Amino acid sequence: MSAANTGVPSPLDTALPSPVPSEEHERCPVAGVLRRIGDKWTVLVIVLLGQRPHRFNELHRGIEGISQRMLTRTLRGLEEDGLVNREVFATVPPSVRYSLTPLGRSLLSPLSALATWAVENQSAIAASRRAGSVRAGG
Amino acid sequence: MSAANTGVPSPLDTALPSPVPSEEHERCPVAGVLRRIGDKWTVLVIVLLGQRPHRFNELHRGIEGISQRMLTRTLRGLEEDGLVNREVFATVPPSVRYSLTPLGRSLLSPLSALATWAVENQSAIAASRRAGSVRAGG
DNA sequence: CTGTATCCAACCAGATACTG
DNA sequence: CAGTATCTGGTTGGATACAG
Repeated sequence: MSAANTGVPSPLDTALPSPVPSEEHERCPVAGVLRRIGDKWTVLVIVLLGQRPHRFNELHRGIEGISQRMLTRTLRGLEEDGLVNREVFATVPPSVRYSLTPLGRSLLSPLSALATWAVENQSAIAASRRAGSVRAGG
Repeated sequence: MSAANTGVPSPLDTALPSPVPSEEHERCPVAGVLRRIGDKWTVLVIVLLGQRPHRFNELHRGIEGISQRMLTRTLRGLEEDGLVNREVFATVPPSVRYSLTPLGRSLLSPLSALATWAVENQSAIAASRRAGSVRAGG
């Protein structure tokens, strides 16, 4: 009962100003962000980098299950959006340090809010999912 | 500068307790939520239902671009997770009313936080993306 | 009005092999 | 250590036709 129809304007309302066609997801910044961080690995990388900078193989080992290819793609995507910084050191062997940019760090707060919600309600969701029939009477 | 390594434990930390294999995304509730609402339409539906209950075709017209199939799938998924309530009225013609459950409404707050971030930073992201080269020197 | 069924294209993601 | 290239399977999403 916080962001519902209490009369207060919500930033969520920017999602649907009107049923205008839209050429992109310009109509809904939230949807854009969700699509960006809603893939399989991105949020894991962000969280890990939110703790401290990591090297490539540190991330690779830390995430467990991600392939080199997907880690690279994920990092490139984050870098392109200015959320992650990439520093190459010409050492032997070479090393690359990934860290969150200020923009990336600023995402941690809203992400944390979502994490809190997820932790508190995951059991409710799981229970509802197990109920299966999706019907009231049960 | 809020959920970073300031010493305070963050709910985001539940994402990576340790590099344990994990059979599912139990290891990271956030990732699970993001995957759920990170698809193309879910957040749009949630936002719309956050304003008020809607009928099927109201949503269909309101979202503009979604197909019947995807709207149904999206609603079914949300219903199965207990985020959306579905009420069938045996009128002529038949009508169905969709609304957010308390659980669904509780998601609006963290979603709103993310929306605020998205609105404030979408231009920065777009700029960084246009920069293209992804290099510091620029 | 509110869906379901089928078919199909595009993208995502994993395995593997190879490179500097 | 830090990637890239290629191939392939699975999933997502859209068009269309059909049904209660």
